Amino acid sequence: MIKRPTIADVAQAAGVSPQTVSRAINNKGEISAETKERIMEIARQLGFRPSNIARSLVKQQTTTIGIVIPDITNPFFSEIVRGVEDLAHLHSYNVFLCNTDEVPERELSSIDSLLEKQVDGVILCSSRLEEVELASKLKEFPFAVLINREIEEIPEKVRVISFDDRLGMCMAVTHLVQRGHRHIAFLAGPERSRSGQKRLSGYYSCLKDNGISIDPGLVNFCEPSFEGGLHTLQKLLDAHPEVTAVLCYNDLVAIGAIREILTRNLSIPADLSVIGFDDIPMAALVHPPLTTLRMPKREVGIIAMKILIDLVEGNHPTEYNKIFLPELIIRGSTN
Amino acid sequence: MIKRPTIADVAQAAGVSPQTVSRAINNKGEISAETKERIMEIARQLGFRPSNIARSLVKQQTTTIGIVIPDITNPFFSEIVRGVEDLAHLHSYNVFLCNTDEVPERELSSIDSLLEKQVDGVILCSSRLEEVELASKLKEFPFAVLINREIEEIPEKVRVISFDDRLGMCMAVTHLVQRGHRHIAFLAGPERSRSGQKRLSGYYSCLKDNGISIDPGLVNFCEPSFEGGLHTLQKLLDAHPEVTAVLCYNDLVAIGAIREILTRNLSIPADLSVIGFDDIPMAALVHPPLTTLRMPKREVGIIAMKILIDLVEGNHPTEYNKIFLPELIIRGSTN
DNA sequence: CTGTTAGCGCCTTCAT
DNA sequence: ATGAAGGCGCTAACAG
Repeated sequence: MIKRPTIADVAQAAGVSPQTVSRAINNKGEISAETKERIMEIARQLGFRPSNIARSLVKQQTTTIGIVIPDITNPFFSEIVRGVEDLAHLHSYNVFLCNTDEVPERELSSIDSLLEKQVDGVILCSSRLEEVELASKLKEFPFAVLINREIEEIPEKVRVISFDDRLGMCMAVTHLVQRGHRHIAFLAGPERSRSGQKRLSGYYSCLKDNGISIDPGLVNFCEPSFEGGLHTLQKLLDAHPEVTAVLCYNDLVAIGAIREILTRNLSIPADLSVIGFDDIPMAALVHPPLTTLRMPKREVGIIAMKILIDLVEGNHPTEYNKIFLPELIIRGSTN
Repeated sequence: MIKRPTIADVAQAAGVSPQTVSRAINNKGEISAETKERIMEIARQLGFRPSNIARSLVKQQTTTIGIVIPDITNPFFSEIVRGVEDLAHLHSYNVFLCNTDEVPERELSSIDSLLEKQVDGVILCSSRLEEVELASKLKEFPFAVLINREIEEIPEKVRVISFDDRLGMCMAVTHLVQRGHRHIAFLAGPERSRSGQKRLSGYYSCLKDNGISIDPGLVNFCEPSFEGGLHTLQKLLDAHPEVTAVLCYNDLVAIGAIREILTRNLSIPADLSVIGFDDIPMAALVHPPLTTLRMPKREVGIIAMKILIDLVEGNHPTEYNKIFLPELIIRGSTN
């Protein structure tokens, strides 16, 4: 490979000092328009590109951020990442992407690599780190935004963005109760999932608020997948044929539930209503189209990045520890 | 923020020279085991982290690569990216993610930012740049891998990975012909899509090989979306009721086609067979489950990254300009 | 408006 | 086995 030209090469070719070239390429005012023109032209001819690496070393700023998520193939996270990258690109930041598969070791090593790369900030989604470990890593970053993960003490340079899972669940329950449902099952996802726990608590409290007696047998934990929804509903319906509506931990579980219901030659929503969570693209395309709670995923990504940029660039972030509200999208799977 | 400790700080605390610390953290042999131990312990206490920025400036290597794709929310690309990041992480590389939305200006500015960040290499997916522009940018990277995009002259430091779209289409056509279909429609996707063109040419040549007369009216271009499939098939079926099978540009188009067919109270596959392309996760979950051509997306990502690492690290890459073959996944939408 | 000096944190090279 | 000098490409700070 041919060595890329440096600022010094341009300077020599233009017969000026390196500093003058620096001023030209950085649009600093203190330079005559014509020398600047001339230098830029020479730089172009030489194919000069400023080295962000060298610049970063001096400024101790990399215009780079990291985003850490469980899995980019999960549409929930890819939407968030898209929002993040859109705003990053608009502000000339670059984004390091790290997948963790919810494996704490991989999350830790990814975080360490971002630290060594000296990112200006990091966005952590659904972190599975323990409280102490998380707090300790957070300290090492200049700034951080947490999405979908609470911590006990929020350091000054950290912001937290979350979804109001309890409210979302309550909107779903209310929707069903208003339509006359009294036996509402809940396929609750993995038992240790934090958002699952919040949704479960919303389920219980909202049923209570509506004066509906609680039957713990109507709640089943399950894998957060199509198969998880299908198999778990199978067992649940066998044991509880009185059920007329099924709430689901996420859309994939809901789509599995739909399949199980149709397999039994029951009809949706006439015999059984189904509600999902997340509003992934698939939700609108299955048959019947799925009523679900839309989480504003891309918006969350955009806001997270906006906050991070404000933090990095020393502006006063307008947004603090935002809580996003889900929106009930009523489609064909509920009556 | 507290200034992070440098190699010099550790050196001072340990009463040795910076160089010795460097040797310790880099596992160079020329250092006694005990001083190394001692230095590492002190480094740990101080919370020292090597600066990859400074290191990159010296070595002119960043252990960073870039991947440029149209849209991370498209499951086709998120799978590829996942494969790339998995292998990158395994080899301690970090990955810059850039979305282009197929807008050449955004692709160009993303590429420029990667160049300034001095990535060790880049992976370009489905690039929409013109031949000349692409060739010119490619020259600036140390190494590059192209996925799903041909170029006329392949520079020495560039590798090309593609999918055999023609073969895939031929597998689909043959599958249908063997089952007795003679009137096979093709919802061909956007007219300017390169993979669409390859599939179309496969469609024509394979029909010909099977001695089936070609009716250009059975080919309709369409948006590569659910709605595109639905609306285009609507028009096509109105004009050509003799059709008994529908090939689709991708799975989304196929799922739209399925919806249109079911809306007409026709049954699948009894009245009409449908085949998609890509095998996105949704394909297996719709009803009926979609017969489709699986592209080994994650594997492609892994291989692309493997080749890139080999290139960067000066190994002789075992793989050259690989062509991946699709696999026909037969499910319920064909008889 | 332009140039000079120094240093960002680390590694390469050569000495000791 | 350890240390000293120099430089990677750039910009901040100061001088002129």
